[in-house]
Amino acid sequence: MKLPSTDDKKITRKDIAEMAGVSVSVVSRALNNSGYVEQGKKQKILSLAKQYGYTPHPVAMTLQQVRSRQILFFCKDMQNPFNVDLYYGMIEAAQLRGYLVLFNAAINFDRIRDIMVDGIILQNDRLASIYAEQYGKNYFLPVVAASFGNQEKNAVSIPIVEFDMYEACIRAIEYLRKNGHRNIAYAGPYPRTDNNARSIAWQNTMRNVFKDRLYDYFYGIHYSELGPMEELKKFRADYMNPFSVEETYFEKGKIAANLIVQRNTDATAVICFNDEMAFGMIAQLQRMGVRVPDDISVVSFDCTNQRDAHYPTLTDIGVNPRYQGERLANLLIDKIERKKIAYISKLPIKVFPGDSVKNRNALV
Amino acid sequence: MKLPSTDDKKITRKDIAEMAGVSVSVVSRALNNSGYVEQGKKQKILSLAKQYGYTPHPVAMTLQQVRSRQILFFCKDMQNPFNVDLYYGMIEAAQLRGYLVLFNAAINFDRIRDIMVDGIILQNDRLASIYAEQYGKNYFLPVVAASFGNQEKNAVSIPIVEFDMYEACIRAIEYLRKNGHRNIAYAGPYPRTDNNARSIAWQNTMRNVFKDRLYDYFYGIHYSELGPMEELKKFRADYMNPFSVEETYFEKGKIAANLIVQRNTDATAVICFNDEMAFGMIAQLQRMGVRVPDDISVVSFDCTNQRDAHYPTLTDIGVNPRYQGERLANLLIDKIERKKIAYISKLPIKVFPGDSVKNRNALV
DNA sequence: CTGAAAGCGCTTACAG
DNA sequence: CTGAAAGCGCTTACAG
Repeated sequence: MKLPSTDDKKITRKDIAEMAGVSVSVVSRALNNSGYVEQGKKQKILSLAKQYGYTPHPVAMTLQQVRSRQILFFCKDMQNPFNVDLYYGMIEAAQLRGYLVLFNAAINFDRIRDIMVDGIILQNDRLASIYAEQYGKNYFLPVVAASFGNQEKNAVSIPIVEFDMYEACIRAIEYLRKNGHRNIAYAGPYPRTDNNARSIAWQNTMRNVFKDRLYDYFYGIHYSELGPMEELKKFRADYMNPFSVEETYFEKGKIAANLIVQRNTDATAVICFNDEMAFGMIAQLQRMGVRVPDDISVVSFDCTNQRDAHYPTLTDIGVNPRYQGERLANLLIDKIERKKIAYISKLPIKVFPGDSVKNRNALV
Repeated sequence: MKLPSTDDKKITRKDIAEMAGVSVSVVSRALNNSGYVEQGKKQKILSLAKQYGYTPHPVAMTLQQVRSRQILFFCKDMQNPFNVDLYYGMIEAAQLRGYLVLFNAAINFDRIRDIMVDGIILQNDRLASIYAEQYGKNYFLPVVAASFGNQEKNAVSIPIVEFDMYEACIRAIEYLRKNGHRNIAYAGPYPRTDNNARSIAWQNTMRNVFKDRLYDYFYGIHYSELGPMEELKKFRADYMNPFSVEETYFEKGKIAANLIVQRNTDATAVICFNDEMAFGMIAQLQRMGVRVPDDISVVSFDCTNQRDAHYPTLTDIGVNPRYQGERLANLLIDKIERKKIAYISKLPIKVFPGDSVKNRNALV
């Protein structure tokens, strides 16, 4: 007997029907366990299917049934452990509802509509806004997005599950103040002209403390040497397209560390954009002999699974990213299944204490 | 005019044909830019398509064309930065050949055949072996796998791109010896009875040095207190199913660090299973006041993108994971497109020096 | 209990 | 240059 190989054609219900001497309808009913089939025939069909290693053709089934029970997480940065956590949260929630979560990190949106899924989860506000702009007119595929509290004009309103970074940053400042810190700096990967909620919250709050020296304490990584207008122009050119730049937060953390040392800051604490950037920053500070938290305290956002694979363990302000992932998956599946949904839901924000903040109250 | 909404049916080529007063064939030709269509009609069709935001139905196209030009990377552990790097390598290579790489980390294989792709890349030897066992009989979907030099009986021979960890471990020992180390320990996540190439290479090489004290220097994390036979039995029960255990290499690294301190080792260096485990181990050693590399040197495998987001920067023996990813994608696409392929290809292994190894030769 | 038929949305060779 | 027809692999209501 010739064994099947890659060169053979895949076996179909029609082939089995011929071998069993019945019609495809009967084969379908037998295989799907639906409708009537004579016992003997059913046995025969099942054993033929097994013998020839029949597997259904998912594309045909999807076309026929209109649903694939698969959803997509579109997110270009899987280096960031926060996104990995989001993804695992989605997988778990979706599995409970019979859905599979595919992931794609392609360089751009070009082929996102080619992926055969019932709906899409976008990783952030900006992607949501671009997606809406690009596809808003033919908006049939259900879409939801993770949000981080950044202002983006969405042509069409995409439902979001929000981790409000403005509030989180306020909480970070409060936490540091409670621990006796007054001069609190900020390190982020974007220029101060960006509409990032974290950066805006810090500027709004710390302007009172630093006055016109505010930006001496702002470690915005891009183009920090340019004036604000120039900075904005350059920024738009290469950043507004979120596909153009690969996010290397580690690198940006290193640059922030270098700036901190160069400027010989009198800040006792830095709020860092996210865990990934904080890891890069702390490692680089340590390389230069700066001790965390003894010389400078660090707080960051996200609370990723990698917090305690670093020393010292980061103090984080965050949500549980897995929970955000679960919420997103359920929101999307609800939308797909035409259930009632809330367009905006906010996640509770918590402080996750680590070892990267020094309590200065103890210092008499 | 009523705007389209999620509740409307998606517009099809048939709808456009009706509006334009032509047949679907003409619409197809116009949209696909193939065959003859009268200029005026073509214009009309294109503008109708635009107006109504027509997008082709990917499922129907795939069914008709037999190819989706999408491939799948199946890998359950995206926490491991090595796999993330593999994935990015695949994306780049695939993009050049017009393919999209989807990713899935589902809990098991159950629905892997439902995903509508032209082929699958499996993340390691064991997955390859299980996949072959489970689906070997109906082997129509092209499959390739990343290999790490571990012995697994593959019922059907799946083409591999290999990072030979046996050789890598020998290289690690050589490197450490060149740097004046003699007592070289090993820390891995699996018991010594596992067929892991790294562990076997270390045992084969270091047995001469440690003699019957060999296992005092083996920080195999599972069941280390059990005898080898008991260990093997328990191990099989919960590990042989690679879906049953979530790989928490960070945690295992922590446990290894605790064992190192507990046993008060006289090893001057540890070879660690992979970067992720090394990160967890080093952080924990630092928490307990052990200095790396001053008190103990560390070498690991993989060479992931996160090496220098930690202090000290890891010394790695590795391949370029992005390159391995590229090779895998190209291998799979070659197979899909029925080109000639090599069933086994080995990657060149290199030493990537960091700051985690002390040169003891300098110590007179 | 069974099978012919229509249909999911698309493509493409072929007769006009 | 055009359109009816067959087909990709499956499902399901319906007449027997």
